[in-house]
Parts: sequence; structure tokens; C-alpha cells
Amino acid sequence: MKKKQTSPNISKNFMDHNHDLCFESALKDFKQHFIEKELKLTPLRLKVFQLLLKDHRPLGAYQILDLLRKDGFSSTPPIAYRVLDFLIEHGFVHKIKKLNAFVACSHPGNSHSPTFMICRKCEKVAEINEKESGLKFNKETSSEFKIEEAIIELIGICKNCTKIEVI
Amino acid sequence: MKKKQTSPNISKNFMDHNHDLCFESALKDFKQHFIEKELKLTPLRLKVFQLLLKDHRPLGAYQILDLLRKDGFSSTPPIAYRVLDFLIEHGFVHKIKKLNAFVACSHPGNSHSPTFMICRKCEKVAEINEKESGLKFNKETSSEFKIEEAIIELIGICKNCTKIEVI
DNA sequence: TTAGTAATGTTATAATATAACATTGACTTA
DNA sequence: TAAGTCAATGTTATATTATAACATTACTAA
Ligand SMILES: [Zn+2]
Ligand SMILES: [Zn+2]
Ligand SMILES: [Zn+2]
Ligand SMILES: [Zn+2]
Repeated sequence: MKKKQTSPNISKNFMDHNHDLCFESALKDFKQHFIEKELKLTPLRLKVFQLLLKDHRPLGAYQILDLLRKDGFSSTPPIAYRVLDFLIEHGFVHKIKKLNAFVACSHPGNSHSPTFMICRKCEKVAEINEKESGLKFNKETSSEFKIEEAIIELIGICKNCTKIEVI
Repeated sequence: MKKKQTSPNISKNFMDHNHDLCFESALKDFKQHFIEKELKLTPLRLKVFQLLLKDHRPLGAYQILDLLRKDGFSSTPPIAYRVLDFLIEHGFVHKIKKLNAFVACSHPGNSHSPTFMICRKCEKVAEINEKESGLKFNKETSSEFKIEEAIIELIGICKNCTKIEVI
């Protein structure tokens, strides 16, 4: 008998988890997509993506520039914005409008319309897909308006921070 | 027998409509809320709201400043941002993150979590409420994350621009 | 009155983002 | 191999969006 599939843990980013594994797995995926899509994986692109994988917290462009500087990269604004544009265009990174900041995508490779949960306490972010969010627009809306892009950002308190709050 | 209620026309802002009526009605509502909430309706606050009511297109803070200047108001950045903050705080105005711009609220007075449809062609915006959008989050998401605020902005093509496109 | 306060005015600067052009280095191909 | 091409990165300057800090005004309340 097939084991019952548990629902995916959408809160993983907020909770303790083996982040080394998490990091390495995302990085492997990232590299694989570069190969499959025949994109050029430069040191700068790799570095910026690694920075964004650090701890599920978004980074602003100027934070990224500071970190690049420390690693000996050039660090004028266009450097960061160009690499971010590239990574966004190819689906590796998203911008969080609420924060004017950037996160590594959790489902890279496929074009998709992400929903974000943003914890205002720990400042971590988790990306969830349409199935996980259960988010649906009704028929009338679709007939009234042809949706091409949806920005959905949920701001609140994550499971972990709720747990801590209660005590 | 009561006449059957037709569904609210969520596309009104995008279509031809009696905008003088639309404008005056919104303005009357606005003034009424100031009275009910005992807020001070200053010339500046009134002017900024009127500017935002002009044509269902969002205005940037610096556009608003230009328009204020033409009307003899002071027009340094804090003037606009302070009035906008006030109007947002009291539910008369929303900020569209996608555009870094501001729109008059369509359901002023009540605290609510608006969804915006943004037409990338005519650049008009319509605000829809939860019922109209049919937008719902599933139970699991709620238990995993306590949502306090939701930013939802749908970018696409409105009914009117679709009609024009087809020809 | 005068002291308090909300609103507006003013100056300066912070934070975010892009335009325009120069240089580098890898790859092509004559 | 030398010249040409092009994507990536480097550099300088500037645009756009937003806030901090303090001054003035004008109404209100002892
Ligand atoms: Zn992780
Ligand atoms: Zn949290
Ligand atoms: Zn109207
Ligand atoms: Zn349109």
C-alpha cells in the first residue's frame, strides 16, 4: 500500500531545518538549470545567488553590493541590478515589492506566479505556489480582466514566531 | 417583487462611464467620512484627493507635487508624502506597489484588504474587494501563517483594451 | 496671554534604480 | 593569427522615490 503523502511543509523556511542541505540542493538545481538552458554561469551570478540562499531573508540591492565588495567584486549599483535582472528574467530570483528586496526562487526553472509569505518579525520569506496557497480568482474576474502577472505578498507572523510569541 | 441584483460591474473604471457623477459621488463620500470620523479636511487634503479622483489612473508622489505647484500649493516632497500617509492611514487612498503610485480608494472608510487590477495598456486601475475577486486562501495556509496584510496586484489587460485590441 | 498642538513649510539627505558609455575577454571566422 | 563580434562586467553620472529634522503657522485650550 502506498504511503499517504503528507502535505508539503510550506513553513519550512521559517522553522529550524537542515539548511546546509537546503542550500546545497538549491545550488545544485541552479547549476543544473544553467546547463539545461545553456546559460553562462559566471562567478558574479553564482555569488549573488549564493548570497540570496543564505538564510531565507531577502536582500536589498545595496546589501548585495556591500557583500560583493567584501568578496572583491566590483560593487557599483548597475552590477547588482544587472545580475538581479538576469536572474529574475530566467526565473532564479524574485523581487519582493513590499521590501524592495530580492529572494532566491524556490521553484526555479519554470515560469510561475509566486505568492510570498513575509514574516514581519523574523523577516524571513517563504514562496508558495498556487496549489499550496489555495488561491484562486473567480470566473467573472477572469472574463473582466486578462491577468498576465499577479503580485501576491502576504505579510504577517510565521508559525515559528507565533510559537515564540505565545510562551 | 424585488428586482434581481446584477453583479457589481468591476470593470467600470476601465469603461466609459459618467465620470462626473463618479467623481462627485466619491468626493461626497470622502467629505462625509471626514465629518463622521471628526477629521480635519484641509485644502491640501481635499486637493490631493481630488487629483487622485481624476481618471482612475494612479499618480506618483512627484506627479502630485507638480500638480500641487500649479495650484499654488507648496510642493516639496514631504508635503505630498505626509498627506498621502494621512489619507492612506484613514483608508482614503492606497499605494500601488507595482507602480510606486497612489490611487483613491473605492470603498473608503472601512479597513479592508484591496485587490487591484492594473491595465498595462491604458494604465487605469480598479480596486476590487474579496467577494468580487473570489480570492480565498486555504485553511492550511492560515494555520501556517497569520496573515495581517495582503498585497494583491493583478497586472494585465482590461476589458476595454481587449475590445480595442481585437477590432 | 500663553502654552500646546496639528498642519504645513523648508532644507537636506537617504534609499532605490537606471542611463550611457568604456573595457574586458571569450569566441568566431576571414 | 588577426580582426571582428558580442556578452559580461566596469565606471561615471544621474534619475526616481522617500524620509529625517527642524521651522513656522494658525487654531485651541487652559
Ligand atoms: Zn533553508
Ligand atoms: Zn517569523
Ligand atoms: Zn470614474
Ligand atoms: Zn486598459
